[in-house]
Amino acid sequence: MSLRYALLSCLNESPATGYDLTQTLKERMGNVWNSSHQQTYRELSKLLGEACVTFEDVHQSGKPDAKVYSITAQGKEILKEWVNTPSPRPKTRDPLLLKLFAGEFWEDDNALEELSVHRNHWRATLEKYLAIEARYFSEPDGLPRHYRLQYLALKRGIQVNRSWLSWSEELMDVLGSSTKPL
Amino acid sequence: MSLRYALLSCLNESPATGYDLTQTLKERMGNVWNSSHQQTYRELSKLLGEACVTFEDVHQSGKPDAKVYSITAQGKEILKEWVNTPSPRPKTRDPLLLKLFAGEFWEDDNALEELSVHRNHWRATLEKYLAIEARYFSEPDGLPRHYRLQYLALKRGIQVNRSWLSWSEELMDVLGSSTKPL
DNA sequence: TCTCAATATGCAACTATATGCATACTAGGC
DNA sequence: GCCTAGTATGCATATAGTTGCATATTGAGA
Repeated sequence: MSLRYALLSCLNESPATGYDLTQTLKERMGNVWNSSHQQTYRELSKLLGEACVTFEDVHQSGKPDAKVYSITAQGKEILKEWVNTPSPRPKTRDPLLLKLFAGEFWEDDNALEELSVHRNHWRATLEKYLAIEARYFSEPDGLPRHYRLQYLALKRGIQVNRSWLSWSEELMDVLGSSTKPL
Repeated sequence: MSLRYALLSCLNESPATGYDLTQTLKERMGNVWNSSHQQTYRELSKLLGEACVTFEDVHQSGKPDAKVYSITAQGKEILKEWVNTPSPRPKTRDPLLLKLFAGEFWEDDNALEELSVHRNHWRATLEKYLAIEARYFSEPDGLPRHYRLQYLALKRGIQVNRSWLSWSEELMDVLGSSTKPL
């Protein structure tokens, strides 16, 4: 149950609405923690009940009212406690890899089509992260610890997407080699 | 809900008990699909109800009775259907990366200690996979498609663990650099 | 004017997964 | 003779996450 800590980490950087938080988790922190807006709002209510966040109603012209949430001292406290407690590694569950174990039933056409969708996704994500890197981390040497750590999370995202892309090329070769000769 | 397809894929290779299946998911398929034994047994009951598997009671001397499950034609049918239907990519949720976003609160000592546990895990897993590779895939050229696909799943596991190890070295440098000067 | 997309919020029901507990048998070490 | 580890099975409860639905405002475009 780390969603709450993801939200608190974001709020620790700056106040935000539930909507903002959902966007951040999907975009900048896409390779770190994901949640739907429904989950985000539910968790925010809980955090509010535990006095880990507060909110302020903000009237906006041109948009419906927004609840802007901020982290409280109590929130920082439980975030700090969580960060300094070891977390178990998440268990891998990947349907794509699983399909390789039932590869006997997987038809090349379907496999290649599915792969191409995934590859587009990996390519787009990689480019997104590279753009963030170019924009914010072009000179990483002088960065304070705080940002160097965030940069490492980004680098991990870059590494992961690159490795999926190169791995999937190998997979395409295997899938292609049985159809090509025909 | 791909657990059932993980179980069916295993049973498609050979009949097995719930215990065997749990072991396989933890070991050989550790980087593909994980489940607890409780989950495995529950899913097996469901699959039994849907006639996707059958079982045979096997009396063993020296061990309690075992239910050895096998896949049915019906089971192969739904497995085939699933394999040929595109799956969405799983959403990333990684507490370790999340901690980097709250890095301000993370004390170097705690961070390095947690990392060292993870690194031992990655090293052990990598060696396990390399051993499987050496044993079963030392000559990958002549392999039939079926095994080449399984080999790719293994290669992915090797790649992932290697990249965690190299990535975490960078993280250790960042964490170490603030304590070293003292 | 009507519809669509984006912003902004949230409930309810359902599914999936995790956690804690429970049982039973055997081999082997102390 | 007792305890532990490994094999083998399973239920009950709790938590986390998904999916479907619902609402409201505004600006832009057809």
